Amino acid sequence: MEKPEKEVTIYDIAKKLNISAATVSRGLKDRAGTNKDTKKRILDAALEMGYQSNSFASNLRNKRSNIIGVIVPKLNSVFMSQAIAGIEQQVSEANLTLIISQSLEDVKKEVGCAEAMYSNRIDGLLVSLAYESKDTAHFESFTRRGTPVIFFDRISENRHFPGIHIDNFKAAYEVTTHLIQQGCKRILQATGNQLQNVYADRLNGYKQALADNGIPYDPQLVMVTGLSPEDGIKIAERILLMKELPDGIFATNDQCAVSCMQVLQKAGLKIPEDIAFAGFNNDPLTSIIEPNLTTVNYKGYEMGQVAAKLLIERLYTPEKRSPANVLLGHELVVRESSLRKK
Amino acid sequence: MEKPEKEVTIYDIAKKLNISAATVSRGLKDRAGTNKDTKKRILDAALEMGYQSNSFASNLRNKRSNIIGVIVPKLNSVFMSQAIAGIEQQVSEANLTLIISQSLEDVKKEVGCAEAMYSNRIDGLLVSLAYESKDTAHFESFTRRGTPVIFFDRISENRHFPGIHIDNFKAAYEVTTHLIQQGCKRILQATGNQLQNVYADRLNGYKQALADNGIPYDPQLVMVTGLSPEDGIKIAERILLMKELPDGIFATNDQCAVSCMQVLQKAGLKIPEDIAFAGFNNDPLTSIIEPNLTTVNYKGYEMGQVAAKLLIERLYTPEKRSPANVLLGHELVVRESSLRKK
DNA sequence: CTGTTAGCGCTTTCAG
DNA sequence: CTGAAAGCGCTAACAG
Repeated sequence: MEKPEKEVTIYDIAKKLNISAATVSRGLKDRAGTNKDTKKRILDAALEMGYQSNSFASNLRNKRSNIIGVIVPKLNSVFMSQAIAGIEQQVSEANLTLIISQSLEDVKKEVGCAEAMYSNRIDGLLVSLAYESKDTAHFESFTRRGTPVIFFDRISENRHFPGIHIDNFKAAYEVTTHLIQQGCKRILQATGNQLQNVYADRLNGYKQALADNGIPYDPQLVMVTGLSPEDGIKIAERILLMKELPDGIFATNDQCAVSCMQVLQKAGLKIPEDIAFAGFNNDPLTSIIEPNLTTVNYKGYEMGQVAAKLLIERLYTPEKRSPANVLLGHELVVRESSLRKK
Repeated sequence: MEKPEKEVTIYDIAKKLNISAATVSRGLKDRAGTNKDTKKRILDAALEMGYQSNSFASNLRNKRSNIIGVIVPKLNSVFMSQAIAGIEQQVSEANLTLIISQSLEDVKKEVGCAEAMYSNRIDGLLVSLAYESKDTAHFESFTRRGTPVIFFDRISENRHFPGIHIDNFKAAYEVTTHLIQQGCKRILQATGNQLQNVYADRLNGYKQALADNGIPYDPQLVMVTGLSPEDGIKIAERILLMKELPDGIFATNDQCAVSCMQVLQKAGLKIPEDIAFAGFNNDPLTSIIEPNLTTVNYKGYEMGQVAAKLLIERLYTPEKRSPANVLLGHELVVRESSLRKK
């Protein structure tokens, strides 16, 4: 009873209506020059017979897949799931298909994902790079074929590809300046892999703010980790062992900041009195934890939408456009964790 | 300079090596019966010429896409992003491609997603239903074609399709019983659309626990909403207007529970003394909020993996197997929000 | 072990 | 406005 029935093709429709497959093909699209009447008959028959166009055949013929690929380091992070939701929204609105894979922060896997996407003949690619991805040679093949590739958040330094990102330097500069204004003189930054633009920029913004305020930069006060909640705990433990405690902590990721802060609180430190705190991302956690965490708001959903929109635009107007980066806004969200009432 | 170069096909390789395309095709796979030597020459040439198999052509020929489709209500929820990460992990391990779309809780969009998936000739489909999806007729076409469809979390009542889920009835029964044991006598349940198995089962589990403990069921104490954080606020406002306050609140979603709890706390109520609280899902928020929220732990990543694994299994062994539901474990996580020290 | 042939389902000239 | 025919790139018989 469950035999994989024969597919309904345009030939079946053609036969039934005693017309040619070519006409059916035309009728199903809005091709110029098709009798209104036959068109209606075709559409009716298609509906009745349960016809569904075979996208392989049509893609093969058209050399166009209508598929957008996305490669991200990790699907299950607050930021990424927001970004992907934004991408999906745009892609489905444009009647395109979305294929997704994750590199799990592994460069080898990233290369594999790219190859799979290439075989799938995607029409465009959105990428947020894995931790250690410096080289972007594995995306050059797309360019050679004329397939647009756009990076977002974790972008490529290769100016050949456009990237959507926020001004991480400026955001970090603002956070650090704010902490200094609250009286902090010994600010620790917990950040991530310096191969990534986002973390390198955040470190530089921090350094610049220190310099501009006459505070010497102390490399001892920079901790580079994976920024996971577990890393936050480790960072707190290391801090508790320091001879001289910092009076401000700027963790470039909220989840890491929150777990770090909790350990320090349990150890008896008062936030923000003993140590002022700031994170990055405006994770929902930040407005639940006590005291609420100062952070940088940075809309993933919107970034996904913008990236997808730009990509889709290039799909339809492939005329050579100089690749340019797009800078999205961000905002410093000041909350109690860094506010020292004077 | 960026002309979309001609694709390299097996014919190009064949011509170069003076052999037939069929041999090249065989050589590229591990088809039985191919000269080791020619195979090596083929692989070398392919690599050198930058050949990438065209999956449309091969899919068209094979009537097999190696694509798994996923339709979920919303990509950007903690649970869903976990589940999707688990699915992706399994799918990519099996060397399949994943296409994803979201129904945004809209039945019409869900139908559209299903049609798009159908056109894309996916080999298997994973679905978590939209809020109002009762009817699953739009998935019957897959069955007719022999494409396996498996539901997860928000499953179908149609026993024709297998579903992966947890025992929502039992979990709710446990939560409610726990609240009763803590001395609650007037427990409010905030839950979601009763068309969905997950929420209907949670309500039934709650009712059963009341009955088993001799507490009369009061329909006034059941509030059905979308369970968003905003809904949590509204629920709190409605509670504050009640003549007689509940002494326990069981919200079937953590985010909703958290925002509800915050409003009540701001109104001066003590948790758990005045009102004991429990949520559902074990969202990271629950162990940040004060007091920590009692909840039900329920692993999205694992559910995604199990669903994908089962689907992939059926792909390769399409022999008729009676569809059966798979029940995954859950655990009651008791925290301070419901613990009344006696 | 390898070549020939046919065709998956669709689109698109080119003629009518 | 419609039909005939060719071909996108690959693979599975079927012969050799």
